[in-house]
Amino acid sequence: MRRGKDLPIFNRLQVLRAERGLTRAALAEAVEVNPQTIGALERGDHYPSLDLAFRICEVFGLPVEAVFSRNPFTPLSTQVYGSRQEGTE
Amino acid sequence: MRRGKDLPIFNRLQVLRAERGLTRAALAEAVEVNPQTIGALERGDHYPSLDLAFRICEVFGLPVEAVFSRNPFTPLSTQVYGSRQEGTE
DNA sequence: ACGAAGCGTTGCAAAAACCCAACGACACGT
DNA sequence: ACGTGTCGTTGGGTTTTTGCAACGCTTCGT
Repeated sequence: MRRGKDLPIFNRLQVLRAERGLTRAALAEAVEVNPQTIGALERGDHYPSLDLAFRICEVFGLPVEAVFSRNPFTPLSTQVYGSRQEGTE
Repeated sequence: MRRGKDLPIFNRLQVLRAERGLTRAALAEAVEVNPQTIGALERGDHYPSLDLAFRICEVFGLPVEAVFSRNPFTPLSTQVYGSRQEGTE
């Protein structure tokens, strides 16, 4: 978390894991790290290495930008179905 | 370079820098690291943090996968103009 | 010939990421 | 009530990335 304190990095790990019914331990095993490391990433304790980020993205079959991003993620749900407020109809 | 020794990560830093006429020091300043760090990345001494990778990609205006990849990059030149051998015409 | 600029590389110190063991909290099934 | 599983978190250690200073090499301009 070096100079990224002015520009943090967000991630969708928790959501993606929930979507696929993956437990922390399961994801940890899939990317060959400890479950605590997954926990630390989810709660933002620190950032992953590029190596680990790639392994994680490979598990989910997603590009890096879909899992990690500089600006906070909008919920996938509203992104797919739209927000109730947007039309104000 | 932890577990990535079986699956290394390649990067196009040198080429991208040359394309835009950026010196090591210039790129280093743009992403706020030391020039030696750029050198270490280019020669594969170690991998960048995700934070640094993002800053680099921002400078080039490219997605992460365009700068860092798990399989070696084909030269941009042949990728754009094609290889002489392919037709064998 | 000289200096400046860029590259390539080394060695050591600091910071960040990661490992590992352990504990408590909560939900669930029996 | 008890065990199991998942989560959340902590503390102390190892590994990797980064910072920093320094040196040698080449090219270019003067």
